[in-house]
Amino acid sequence: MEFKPRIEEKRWDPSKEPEIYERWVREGLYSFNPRSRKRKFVIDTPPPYPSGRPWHIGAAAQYSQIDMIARAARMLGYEVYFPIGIDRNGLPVEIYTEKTYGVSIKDVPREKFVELCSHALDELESEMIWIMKRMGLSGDFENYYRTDSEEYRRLTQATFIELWNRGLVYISTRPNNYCWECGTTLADAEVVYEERPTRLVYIRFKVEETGEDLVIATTRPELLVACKAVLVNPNDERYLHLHGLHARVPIYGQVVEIIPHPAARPEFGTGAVMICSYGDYTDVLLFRELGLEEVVAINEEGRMTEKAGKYAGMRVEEAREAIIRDLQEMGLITKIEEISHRTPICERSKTPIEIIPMQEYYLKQLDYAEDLIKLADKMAFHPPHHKRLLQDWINSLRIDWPISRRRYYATEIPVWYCRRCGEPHVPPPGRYYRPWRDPAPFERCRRCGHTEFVGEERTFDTWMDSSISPLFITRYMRDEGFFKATYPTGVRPQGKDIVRTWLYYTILRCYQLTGRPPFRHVWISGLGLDEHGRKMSKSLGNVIDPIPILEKYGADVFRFWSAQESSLGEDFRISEQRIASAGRFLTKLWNIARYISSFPVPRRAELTPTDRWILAELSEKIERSIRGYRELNFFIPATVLRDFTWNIFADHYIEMSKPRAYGSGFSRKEQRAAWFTLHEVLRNLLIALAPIIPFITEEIWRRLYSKKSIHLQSLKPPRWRKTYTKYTKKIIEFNSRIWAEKKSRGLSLKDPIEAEIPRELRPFKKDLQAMHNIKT
RNA sequence: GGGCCGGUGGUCUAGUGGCUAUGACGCCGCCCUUACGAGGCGGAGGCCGUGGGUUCGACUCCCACCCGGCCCA
Repeated sequence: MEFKPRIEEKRWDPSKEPEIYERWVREGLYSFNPRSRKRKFVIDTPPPYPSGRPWHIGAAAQYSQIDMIARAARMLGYEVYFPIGIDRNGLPVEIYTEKTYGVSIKDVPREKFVELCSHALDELESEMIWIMKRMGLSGDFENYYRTDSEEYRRLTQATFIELWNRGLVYISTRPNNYCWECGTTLADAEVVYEERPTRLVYIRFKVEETGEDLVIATTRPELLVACKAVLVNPNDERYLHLHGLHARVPIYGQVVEIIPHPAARPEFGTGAVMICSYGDYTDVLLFRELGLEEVVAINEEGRMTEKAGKYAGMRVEEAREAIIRDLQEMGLITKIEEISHRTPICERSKTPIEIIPMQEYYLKQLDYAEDLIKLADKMAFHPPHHKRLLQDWINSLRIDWPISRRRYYATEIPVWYCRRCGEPHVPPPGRYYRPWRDPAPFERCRRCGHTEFVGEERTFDTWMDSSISPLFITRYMRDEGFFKATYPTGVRPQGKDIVRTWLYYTILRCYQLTGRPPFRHVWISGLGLDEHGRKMSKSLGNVIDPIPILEKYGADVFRFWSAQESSLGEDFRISEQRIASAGRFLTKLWNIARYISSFPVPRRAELTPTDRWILAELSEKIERSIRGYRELNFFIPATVLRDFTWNIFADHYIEMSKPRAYGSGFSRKEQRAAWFTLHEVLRNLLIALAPIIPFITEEIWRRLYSKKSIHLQSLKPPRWRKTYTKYTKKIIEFNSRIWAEKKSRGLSLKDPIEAEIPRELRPFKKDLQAMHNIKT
C-alpha cells in the first residue's frame, strides 16, 4: 500500500487567510441570535480610538486575544455577541486634526472643524477595521457602531438627562484641573505626572509683629498675589515663636497668618510654605480646611489676571521669570535651587495643568464609592489581582467627576439657559440635541416665563460616552427584550492602563442607571512594550506597524505569538524576531497534519497501549487548555498545546507509531489503531487550537475531516482514560536514552541496536522495538 | 513617603518546601532516518536580585534592603 499525503504543500501559506475569512463571512458563522436557547455571552468590546497611525501593535495583539475570548466561548457552548465599535469622540482627534490640516480650533468655525475631525476619523477608522478583519476577528462588522453617531450620542444625552432629573448632576464653581493649551477642564484621570526641572525660590517675607525675616521656599513665586497663609510644622522648633503671628507678602503687601499645620514638611525648603490659590491640590484642601478666600490669579488662557498687577496678561512662565527678577532686584531672594519636581501635566498636550476655579457640570461619584467597591466583588477579574487597580482608584477619589469640557468634537451637553434669568432647561430624552446650533425646544422659561434661550456650548468628557458602551450594545432604552436578554454583559476586555477611566466610569455609570454591575467578568491585559521593555511612542521612534507584520507572517502567527508571549495581565515585549519564531509552530503543526493526511481515517479501532498512552496525554492537556480558556487566559492553552504537540506527540508518539502506521511487521488491526489514533489526536488538537489560530486549523480541518467549519465544533474534554499518563516520563526517558546511545556509538537512527526494554515499559515493547530497531 | 507587580543562563520564560532547576530564541557541534529545505540529536551557558532568618532541607516560606515598571500622596 502506498501512502501519499492529501496535504501536499510543505508549509502553511498565510496568504490564504483572506479567502478563508471571506468564506466565514459568506457562511454567516458568527451571527448572534438573541432568541437562542444557549446561554448568552456578550463581549463589551473596547471601541478603539483612531487617533493616528499606525495603530499600536500591542493594541492589535489585545484585539486578537479578545477574538479568542469570543471563539472559545462559542466552542464552549455560548451564544456569543461580539460587537465591533469605533470610539470617535474627544480631544485626541481634535489635536490630530489641527496638526494634519494645519488649523486651530480657535479660528475655524465650529461646523467646519467638526467636519474636518469627522473626515480624519473616517480615514483612520477604515485602516483599523481592515486590521481587525485581517486578524480574523469574528465580530459583527456589518453593524459596527460609532460613538459619534446620532444613535450613540442620543443615548449619552438620554442617560445624562435621566441622571440630571434624578439629581445626580450639579453645576458648581470649584477649583479644577485646567489645561489652557486644550482650553478645557480635565478630570483627575486625564492628568499625569512627570518629573520636570524647576527652580525652588527662597523668598523673604517680613513678620508683621516682630519685624524679623521669614524665608519661605516656593516653586510658584508668580502666585504670591494669591498667597493667603504661611504654614509651619507645629513641631518645628525654629518657628514656635511665630505661631499665630502674621507675615507680609512681598510685592503685593497682603498680611497673612502664620499657621502651625502638619502639612508643612520641616525638611522641605525652609520648613515654612506659602499657601496660595492654587499651586497644587494640597492648596485646594487647605483653602477649604482653613476657610481662606481664593484669589483667581490665572485665567483660562493660562495668563495672569489683572489681580497680578504689573504681571497681568503674561503667561505663567513669563510672570514667574519677571517676578523672580523683580524680587532679586529688591533683594528679597536669598537662594534659588534647581530641583526636579513632580509636575502634573495634561495627558494629551503635556502642558502643565493649572488649578483654576471654573463653573462646570459634576456627576456625583463620591457617594457611590462604597457601593462600587462592593460591586467590584461581584465581578470575576482575570487575572484576579488586577482588581486591586480598580479598588485603589476608587479609594483615592477626592472630588466628584467634572463632566463638562470646553471642546467641539464630542457629545453636546443638552441644556439651554433662559436668556433672562439663566435657569438651565433640560429637554426630554429621545433626540440628539445640539444646543450650539439647534433652536431651543422650549416655549418659555419655567421660572420667569421668558421666551428666549441660549444653548450650552460645552460638550461632555468623552468618558461620558465610553462609559455606557455596555448599555449601548445591549440596546438599553431602545429594545427592552434585547436588553433583558443581554445585560449584564459577559465580559469587559480591556488594557490595564485604562482601569481608572474606562473600567471605573463604566461601573459607576451603569450602576447609577441600572443598579447592577455591567459585566460578569473583567479581563485586563498588560501593555505591549518594545523589545527593551520601554513604552512604544512616536517620540522614542520605537513603534511597530502591525500591517506589514500581518502581511508578512499572517494572522495566525501573530495571534499565536500574542497568546504564548506572556501570561494574562502581564506586560509583553514585542519583537519581530519572536513573532517570526512563533511561526515555526504553525509549520510544525502543518507538517504533522501533512504526515497524518497520508493515512485513511478509520471509524473505530482496537487500541494498543501506545495509543491509549497518547490519548491519555491528549485528554489531560485538553482539559488543562479548557481550564485556561475558561479563565480567559490563552497563554495556558497556547503553551500547553504547543508543548504537547511538539515535544510529546510529534517526537515520541509519531515516531513510536510510525512503523506500525506504515504496516511493516504489524497486523492490519494494529496498523488501523495507529491510523485511528493519529487522526483522533490531530482532530482534537485542531479543535483545541481553533480559538487561537482559526485559519490554519480551519484549512486542515476542511481538507481532512469535514465540509463544515471547525468553528462550529464544540470544545470538550476527550473521553479517554488518563491513567496511562503515568508512563509519559519513562517513555521520553527511554527514547532519549536510545537516541543518545546510537549517537554516541556513531550509529544511524535506523541501525539496529541491542537494548533492554525496562519492565515498566513492557506494554509498549513492540512499538519501541520497531521504532528503534532493537534486537534482543 | 505609601501601595501593587516583577527581578531564574546573552535574551525571554515555567516551576515548586526535597532526587543533578523547565522550555523557547540565539550560539556551537553532529546527523539526515519514508511529516517537517524554520527537520532530528547532542552541547556550552545560571552563586534562581542582595543580605539575614525559619527548616533536617529554600529558587520556593518570613524579614530587611537593592533594582525595574505602574499607581497614589
